[in-house]
Amino acid sequence: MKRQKRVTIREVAADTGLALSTVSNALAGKEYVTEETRKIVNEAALRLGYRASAVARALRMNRSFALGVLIADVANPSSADFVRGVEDVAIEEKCSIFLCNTDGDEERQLWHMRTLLDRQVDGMVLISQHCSSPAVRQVLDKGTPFVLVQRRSEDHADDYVGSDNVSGIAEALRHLHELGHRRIGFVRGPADSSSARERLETYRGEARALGLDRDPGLVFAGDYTFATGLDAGRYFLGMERPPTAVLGGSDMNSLGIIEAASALKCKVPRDLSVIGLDDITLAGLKQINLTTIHLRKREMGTAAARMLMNRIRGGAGAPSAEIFPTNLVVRGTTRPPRTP
Amino acid sequence: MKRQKRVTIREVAADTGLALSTVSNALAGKEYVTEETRKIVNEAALRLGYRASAVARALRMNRSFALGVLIADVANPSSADFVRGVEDVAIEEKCSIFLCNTDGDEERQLWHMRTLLDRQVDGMVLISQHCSSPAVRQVLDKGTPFVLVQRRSEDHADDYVGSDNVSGIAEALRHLHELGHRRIGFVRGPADSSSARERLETYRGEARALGLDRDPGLVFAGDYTFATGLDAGRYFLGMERPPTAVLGGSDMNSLGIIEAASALKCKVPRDLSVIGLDDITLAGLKQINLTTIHLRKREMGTAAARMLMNRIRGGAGAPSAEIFPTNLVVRGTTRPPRTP
DNA sequence: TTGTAAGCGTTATCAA
DNA sequence: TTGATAACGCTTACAA
Repeated sequence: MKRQKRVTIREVAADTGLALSTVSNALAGKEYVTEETRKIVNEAALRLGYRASAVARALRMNRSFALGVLIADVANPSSADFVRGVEDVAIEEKCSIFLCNTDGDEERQLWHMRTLLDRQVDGMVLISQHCSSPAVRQVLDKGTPFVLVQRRSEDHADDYVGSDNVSGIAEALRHLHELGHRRIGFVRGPADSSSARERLETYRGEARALGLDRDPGLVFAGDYTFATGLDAGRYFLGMERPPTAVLGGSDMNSLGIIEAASALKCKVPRDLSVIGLDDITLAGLKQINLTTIHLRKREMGTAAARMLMNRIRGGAGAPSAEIFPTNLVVRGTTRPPRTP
Repeated sequence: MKRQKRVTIREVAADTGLALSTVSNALAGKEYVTEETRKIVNEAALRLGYRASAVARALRMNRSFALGVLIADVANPSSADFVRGVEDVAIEEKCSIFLCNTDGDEERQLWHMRTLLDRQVDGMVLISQHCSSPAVRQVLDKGTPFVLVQRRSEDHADDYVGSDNVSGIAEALRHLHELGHRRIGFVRGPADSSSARERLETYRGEARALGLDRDPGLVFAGDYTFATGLDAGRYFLGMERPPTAVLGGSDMNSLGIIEAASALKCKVPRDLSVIGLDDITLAGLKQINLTTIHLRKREMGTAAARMLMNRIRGGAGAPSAEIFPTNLVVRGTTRPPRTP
């Protein structure tokens, strides 16, 4: 297939006998252009198959109609929904999105961010990304609008979209408490995640409030992966006095915990109750049937994108924060502890 | 945060007292530039925080270092891996990727494709997209390189990356045959999917070769969704003489079938064997434990991207096709049929 | 080896 | 209301 030469606005001008600028104005829908000229131009543009070069336009207007989305890994079942949510509004706004997988690696994230700025994106959505280190801040401070999702910086006031971690964790703990659990394990997420920290604090606070065991050994540090879940499961079940229930840091965590339990002949929920956090697509399957804290990920994606578009349009004013409610979906992995 | 003015090559030139072109040449690493000039330039660029505008560069070079990736929906557990694979090589090549979700809708796909061309992407990867209709062909024929994945057009020779559907389905059927199944249901994918067609043909061929029941009622038409799986499950189990095993068109299909079976008090694999196609991340979980045909999705993504980069670099010659082997992963959803 | 100038395809400014 | 012209920031002949 021969590489076809682009049809430019020049050719439309030549074809119609009008000036470049008139064609541009007509196409842009400027109201002072005669209805007749506009018709001629539109007809010619269509006939010649003219489509404006987004590249030239971006250079001239200093506006690319493109957004960058940074995420650890789209292939992770828990993250793609955010991206989809962003795309939902990008389409409405006739924007395209650059997808950037960072694998949680700061260097990689920085590379992507700088590349996005080189490409003059109109804005960026950072989903669970690093947002506090000097290097990252320096790039963020270049002035391109951005919105943080799920992870925010404590030292900076940024536009932010997150989940109500406090009520989510509190609700989960109360549910377990009501069932009779008093010794509850907790998997904490990355230390530099604000959400992970909030959840940990809530866990501690509620443990005190509800009179649960406050053994520090009940907190297992890791990330949101299945592998961490596996480790956590083995750790908890290997304790001298294992917890009767565990709160995973994510659904993948919890699935790992269940897998580890099953390998150790420990039955969920008979011997151990498990709660997840996320509510991935498959969590509701009969075979999985995971009790979990539901996160409105796609909605959060759209909210973040809208907030971003707002900034891009010049919306000034204080940074805003939008916190989405969570809700506990009680399924089959929680029940009262076995009486010893 | 103030929108900072871009540092341009002009300023680097002014700062160093050199000409624009010299700066450009130095930065581009042209060998005839003195080591000393280069050092001066690099130092100044770094000090001023200069980064070349990818937009201006794209306009001038007619090369954007961006690729478009079209997919039905990244949020679908079975598709994100392809995207990740493409990104793996995009990064190596210092390319960015535009992510486009089409939801399998041709109009949406067309909109995305045209937008990608407006943006002058260097190439596109079409994953299970429409590729035969005149409208789509017209856009494809504009000359921007592209690679088809999983779905190809019969009337056109295009660069293609796919799976060995024939041996995959054949292996699955042989496995079921060996277990003793003779009446095997089959969920067929979209009519305009070449892979779906290939699989159906293989199913029919093998059914004949192995002497299986060839009741046309054993073929259920649908798409790759969980919902189709539910429908298919209800349909098959509602038959006067239900199959003893079913081959889903995808893992999501198969999970739907299992869900439907469970609702009808039919136990898998005791009363019904089920095989999937995909091997999604969670297929291997103890609770799911799905016997399935493994697809090398991430590898296919990287292969497609490499093939594309090759074309972009001007690699002429006949269209190539790369077919990846599949392999049956036998887990817990298949076993001999109950003796009646 | 470095400098000058043209041009990529738009939009914006200003004059006609 | 339309038209001429100057940017936008870069690369690349070609000249010096």
